Amino acid sequence: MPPFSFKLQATLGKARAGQITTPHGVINTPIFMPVGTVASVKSLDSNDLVEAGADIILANTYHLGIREKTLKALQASGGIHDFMNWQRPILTDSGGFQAFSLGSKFPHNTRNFLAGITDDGVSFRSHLDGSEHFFSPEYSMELQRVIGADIIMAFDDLMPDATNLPDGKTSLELTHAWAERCKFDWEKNYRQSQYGKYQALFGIVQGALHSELRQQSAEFMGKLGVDGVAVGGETIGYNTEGTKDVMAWIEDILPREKPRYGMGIGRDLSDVAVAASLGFDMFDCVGPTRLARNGSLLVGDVACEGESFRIESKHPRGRLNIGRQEFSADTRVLQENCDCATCREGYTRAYLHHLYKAKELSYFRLATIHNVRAMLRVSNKIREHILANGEEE
RNA sequence: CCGUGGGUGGCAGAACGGUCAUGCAGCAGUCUGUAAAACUGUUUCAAGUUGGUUCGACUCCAGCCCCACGGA
Repeated sequence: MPPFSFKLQATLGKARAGQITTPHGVINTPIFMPVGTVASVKSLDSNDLVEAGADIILANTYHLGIREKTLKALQASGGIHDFMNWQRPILTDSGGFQAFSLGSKFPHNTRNFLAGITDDGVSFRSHLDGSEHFFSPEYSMELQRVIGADIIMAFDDLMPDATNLPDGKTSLELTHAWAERCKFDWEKNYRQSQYGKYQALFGIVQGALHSELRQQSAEFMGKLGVDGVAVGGETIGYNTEGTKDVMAWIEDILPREKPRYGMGIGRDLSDVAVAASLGFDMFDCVGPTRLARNGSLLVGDVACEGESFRIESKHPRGRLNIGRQEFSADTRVLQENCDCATCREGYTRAYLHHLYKAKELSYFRLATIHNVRAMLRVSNKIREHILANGEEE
């Protein structure tokens, strides 16, 4: 069996159902990937994640990389899977997003206050202690080999949507050059982690809202010779219409036989429907876990008809804000017929409201379990629908 | 009973002879490849009490009530 493979099983319109095989098991797509930045999907343990049906989770190279002791312990454990006691697939982001997200918090000196970008890489100031760190494509790859995920990401330069065409070209050239350097480094190290396991490398399509840049980038990443192609950028996962536009520009250019990863898509249930219908096989977002902690519970389900996946919910945007007064006396189960552990065990809205208002720790787990399962259930249902009604490959 | 200090919104706690304290709570909203158990907005509710001075008093004055500490 190959260490990494993608099998496209069926298509329905642009939507795809497939199967990714990795050294740590199989991923059925389309799938939502819960985010566990610091080797933890906040408030959940591995049992919770297995129970919720998570085939794969994310971790972040920047957050683990700037914690030297953590990294050493992780290394001594034989890699992230054993370190966090999660034996299913893991994907690590390269740290490229942090140059964007850390820098953009400071509009006075956008992108350069905490993050300084040169051709060689990005210098970060740690958000933990202010210490300086430098990430080059090679260093990101090295860290990702130490972490030991099944899928690793190329180090990219995420340009803001507002980037003009000349600056966009410069940024895209950087992303492409860095992707080549990542690939070179990856091959030099036999495409393996420090622990001898195969690591799939994905390239990232950038180009902001310039169709010619996006197409050029899709062409480049499609031919780079890596295992999968991701689509990133400020708009992706943030602006649904923009995400649709970008995908429409590049959809025909992306190789059919490689997995397509929409970076940052999946804030709530409707995003699952959007991501799947656009043909993304994998997508991730901090939304569901963060929304859970902040009181927004994803209550709804998907109705699949033909090529349309529609989210049905009694609540605005499919979100039930559990902190609202109206739920203080609502003794119904959070969501009728929900198959998450929280709902199956019968936890009521009134009780979850109470836990949330009282800032009880158990709230975070119960709420996160529900949101993660809701995302995965919708992903699974769409997959089943594509397999049952789509064209077999 | 004497002395001293003090009574400000649901709670905590400032300033000021005239204009928004503020925080928490409450109520609602927002969440990008996680600097997020975070952030944003916001209603009502004040001056222990009775009088007085003043154009105007939460603020100054007096009586009464209450609280804290010390003393008998």
